[in-house]
Amino acid sequence: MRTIRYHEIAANLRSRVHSGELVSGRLLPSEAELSKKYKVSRVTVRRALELLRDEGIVDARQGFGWFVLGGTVSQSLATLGTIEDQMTASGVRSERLVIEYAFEKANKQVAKVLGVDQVLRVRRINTADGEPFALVTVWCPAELGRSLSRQDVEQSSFHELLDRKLKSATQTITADAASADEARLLEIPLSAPVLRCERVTKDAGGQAVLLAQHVFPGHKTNFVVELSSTTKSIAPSGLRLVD
Amino acid sequence: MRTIRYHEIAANLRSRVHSGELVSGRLLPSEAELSKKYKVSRVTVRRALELLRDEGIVDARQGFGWFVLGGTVSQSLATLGTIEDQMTASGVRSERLVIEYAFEKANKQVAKVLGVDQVLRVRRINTADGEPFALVTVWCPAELGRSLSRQDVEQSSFHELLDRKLKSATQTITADAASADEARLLEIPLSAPVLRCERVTKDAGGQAVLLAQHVFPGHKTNFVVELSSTTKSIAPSGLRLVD
DNA sequence: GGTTCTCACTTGTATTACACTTGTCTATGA
DNA sequence: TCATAGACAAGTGTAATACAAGTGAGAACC
Repeated sequence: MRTIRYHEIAANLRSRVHSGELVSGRLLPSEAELSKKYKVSRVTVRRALELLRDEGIVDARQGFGWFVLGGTVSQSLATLGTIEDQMTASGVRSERLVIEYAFEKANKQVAKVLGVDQVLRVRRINTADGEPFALVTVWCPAELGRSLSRQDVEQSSFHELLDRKLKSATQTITADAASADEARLLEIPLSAPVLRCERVTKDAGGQAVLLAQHVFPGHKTNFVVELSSTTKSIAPSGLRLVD
Repeated sequence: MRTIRYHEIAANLRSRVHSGELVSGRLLPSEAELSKKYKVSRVTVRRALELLRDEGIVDARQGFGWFVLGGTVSQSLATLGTIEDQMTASGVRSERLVIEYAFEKANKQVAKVLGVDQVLRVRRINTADGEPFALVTVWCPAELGRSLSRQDVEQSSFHELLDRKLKSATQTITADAASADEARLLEIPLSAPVLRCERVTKDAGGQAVLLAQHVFPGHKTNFVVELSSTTKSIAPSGLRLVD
């Protein structure tokens, strides 16, 4: 009976992953090693691995290796990432209005964070029930941004568009006075207190892929952090509208 | 099994920090020494340290060295509760100055949160290197407060004094303009932007036992939320001084 | 005593080099 | 169509090295 080798190998690897032998985050043996072990060519091993990649079980980075994906990740980040989702979830009619969309040279600070020179900068206003409640500026490496049309950005969040790449995020929150630009766009007085959140999102390789700055009018918004000693998982945190 | 050296080293250092071998505020060995000790290049040591810096565990000053930041701590609540601890940990001389200490009738809002009528209200100013950086007001049911003298409150944090009872906390962060009182006490201009954090701490039974309001000058402070899928350790979140 | 200078030591940053990995392509059989 | 073999491009982790720049402490000076 003739069977297809790479399906066999894929099945074998799949069971090894599911059995827990290959834990999430762990590196798989290199293609060369697997090829030697199963006594097949590297191409065949690759076919098997690509099959698993399509299933979302493993992923690879060039020059690094194949590794097992953990299931929880994208979800925990998803809850984090989409501030506008939280709005719609709480019954507020939320809209996105893209006011700027430009490929340009990154300024020094942005260049340092993202590690690239050319970036796509998108500026949006988010409205809740017609009133602006957030001014969002997102910087993204131009290379990644090319595949995103202005319409894409208008309709979906960056976290949706770049979904599978995102891995971790650091968010800093601080209070500041609204700049002239911000005051005008958010329809608040000049120098009114605003909540300024800056988030750096990184991919699996630790490379920063997204720099986002959210500016919220202080009197309208609240950042909530829930901390429970029982749950070790990342505390769910989110933005909340205040009345 | 293939592992990546700098992840190994980072894990090693992380555990040494958590075990208390490397106390908070302490200087780590220099990169050169670590490089010799682990028999890897300085670059590799750096990458490990930078990993830890991203996690908020350590930080470095050029020409000075790497030092442990604060509250590694197995109790996730401890890291949360003791903002002043984080200050001392990062090498800042932090002092507590109690300016008000009174048993009184709770106002409507406080009464609703704590579910009691009589409360102990304590107001403190926290200083960092002599300058005020936080104005803290704590409300606590009078019943619990009776066992706490003014001196207790001055010397220790509420989280230390009520330690074992605390179980979970909800923290809301918002931007606001400084009131006259706050501006005077924090030595900032009237209506300057401040970060206002309100935390409700509950005990094991779900009963609210502490209501705390922290007010930070916006230009001096930063709230950092780290969300990482790779680190199993407690997501370090905390307040960070900015320069 | 107080100020400035110097020097050892630290981190920050940039190179080059090398081994090893995945990504991709072509050619050859079964 | 499937598998093999080989070759090359490109990315990654580590090493070794060099230099810039900040820090702290003590020496030297006024």
